[in-house]
Amino acid sequence: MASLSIGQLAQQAGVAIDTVRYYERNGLLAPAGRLASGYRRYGTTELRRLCFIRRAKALGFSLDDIRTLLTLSDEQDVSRIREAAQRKRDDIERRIAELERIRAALDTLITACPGHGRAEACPILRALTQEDSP
Amino acid sequence: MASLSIGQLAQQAGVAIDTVRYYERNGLLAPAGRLASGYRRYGTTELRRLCFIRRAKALGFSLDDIRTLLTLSDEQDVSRIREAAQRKRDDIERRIAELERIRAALDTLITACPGHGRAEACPILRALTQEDSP
DNA sequence: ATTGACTCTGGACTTGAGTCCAGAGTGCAG
DNA sequence: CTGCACTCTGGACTCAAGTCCAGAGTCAAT
Repeated sequence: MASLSIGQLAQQAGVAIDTVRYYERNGLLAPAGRLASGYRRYGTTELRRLCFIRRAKALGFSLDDIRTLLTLSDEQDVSRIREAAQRKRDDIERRIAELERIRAALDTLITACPGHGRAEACPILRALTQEDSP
Repeated sequence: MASLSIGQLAQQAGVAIDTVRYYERNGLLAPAGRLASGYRRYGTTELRRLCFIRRAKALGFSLDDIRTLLTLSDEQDVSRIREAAQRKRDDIERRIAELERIRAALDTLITACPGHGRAEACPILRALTQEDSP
């Protein structure tokens, strides 16, 4: 046990086989050990690393971010990991604020739109067609 | 006046020249009128339409959405415009909820991380390295 | 030994919304 | 008339994160 084919690894980590090879090509996973046949072989270390990547992605980190995180975690650099997490949190906060701004604008327009009648009465069209605000 | 070169149009609408040509190629703007030289000429109609596109993009609509909106606004179909706006609002709401979930998770991790010391004490690393939850 | 499932490679393709380019032709101020 | 800024075209390129492919080789169960 604890020796996995690429298919088993991918399945256990919940990613596609191509994704595993893609991560290897792009330095997120170290080059895998090989059987005589050339088939890749994996152990639990690689499985854990792959799961790390999947979870970090779910937290909104890009593969580039994750490469950094992996380096930092190898270096045991806790303070820099914390900083990276904070930067990402702030980043996500900004995206939330922007989306909320957009949602509020849409809400205003939708509420004001009668949903029938002449186009001139539709505030959504009017808002999109205003002459002001370059 | 009211006759603009592509550069003037782009500048007044706040987009790049290449973007104007790109929109024309992709059916968001009608093929522009031409001078004898082949230079495109624009009027206020096109400027308004281009601004419409810019504003709709700022509201989170994709160019594909906008193509639909433009068709609907030509058809004066107010009820369907309202529906499109509502769908987009719901879409944005889902994205906000997802980002808030991520932010909460990051907040938990950051709060618990001492920011120094051994890696084993860092909950961010621990969370990303857990063996549970495939 | 045969089958069917698996794996290998390098490279091309995808999506969305542009951006950049070379090489040629134009417009206009001084 | 010179020079510089502008515009034209078709096509290639960018970004991220994969996904798909053909053609060849391999593994494991029957």
